[in-house]
Amino acid sequence: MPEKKRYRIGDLVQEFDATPRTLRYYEELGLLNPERRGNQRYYSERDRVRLRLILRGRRLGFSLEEIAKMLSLYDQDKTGKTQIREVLKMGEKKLQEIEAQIEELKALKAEIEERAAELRKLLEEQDA
Amino acid sequence: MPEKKRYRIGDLVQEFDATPRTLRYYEELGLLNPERRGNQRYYSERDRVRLRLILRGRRLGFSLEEIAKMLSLYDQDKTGKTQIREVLKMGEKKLQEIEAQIEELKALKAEIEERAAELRKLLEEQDA
DNA sequence: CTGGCACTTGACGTTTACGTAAAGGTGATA
DNA sequence: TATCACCTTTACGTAAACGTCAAGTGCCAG
Repeated sequence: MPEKKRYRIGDLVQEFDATPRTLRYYEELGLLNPERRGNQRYYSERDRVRLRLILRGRRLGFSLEEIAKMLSLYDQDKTGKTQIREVLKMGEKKLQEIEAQIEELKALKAEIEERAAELRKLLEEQDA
Repeated sequence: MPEKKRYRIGDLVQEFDATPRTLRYYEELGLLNPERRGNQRYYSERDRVRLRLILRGRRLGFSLEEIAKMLSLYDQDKTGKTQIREVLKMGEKKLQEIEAQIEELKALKAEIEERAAELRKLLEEQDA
């Protein structure tokens, strides 16, 4: 039996520097499924993992809808092989997008570096 | 004299797969400064370069406000050395953010690849 | 001169991703 | 038992980044 640790909303809020509203919103969208004791939310380790991926995705500019698709890789209710294969296919697509995004970031980086070099040169010339 | 080519809004819209509204909005924010002949817009090569960077930034999840800062690297009205140094400093900061983002993308990529591998294993087991 | 197409300026609408009260429930602790 | 921090739902508000009309302008081909 792996530990069945539960987290309260404030715990995750602190750990990930988020807000309660955000977590509740993600739940509303079905991205998180905390257990309820009374009317209080108790998040599982699985929720925590998903939250980490969600927030990472957000920082990288993905929409919650896109992130939802990525998370379907982690859904356990995959009944048949067809289902799994579909999810895998989508995952491959997302991976390609991510790779493309890395390339674009490198291009942006190069562009900015080049421009910075020009500016530094301009600075030196002004010293004359 | 470098060529002084001008582009109409439709040209850039086509080239970059954007909409006129988007270009006008960027102008409203001061990100683009097309010349006016009558009330028609004529974009310079410089506008075109800036537009490319803006759209690239958007695809990568940067806000227009952040992009505006990056574009300040390309503003030519930098009067003094202090100005230039400031802009350069900001550029360095942005570069660091970009590098961090690349690292996070790699992490996300690894995460998804790992999960995909698990799913493929699950598929094979079902073949038994 | 007349289509017709590309362009213009408002101005209100929309989506996403939450923020922000208001009003109240819960549970460990003094 | 009262207090206090932490939690809850409901609901309206908001910022960013455009979308989407409506109504008019500029200009070239026929």
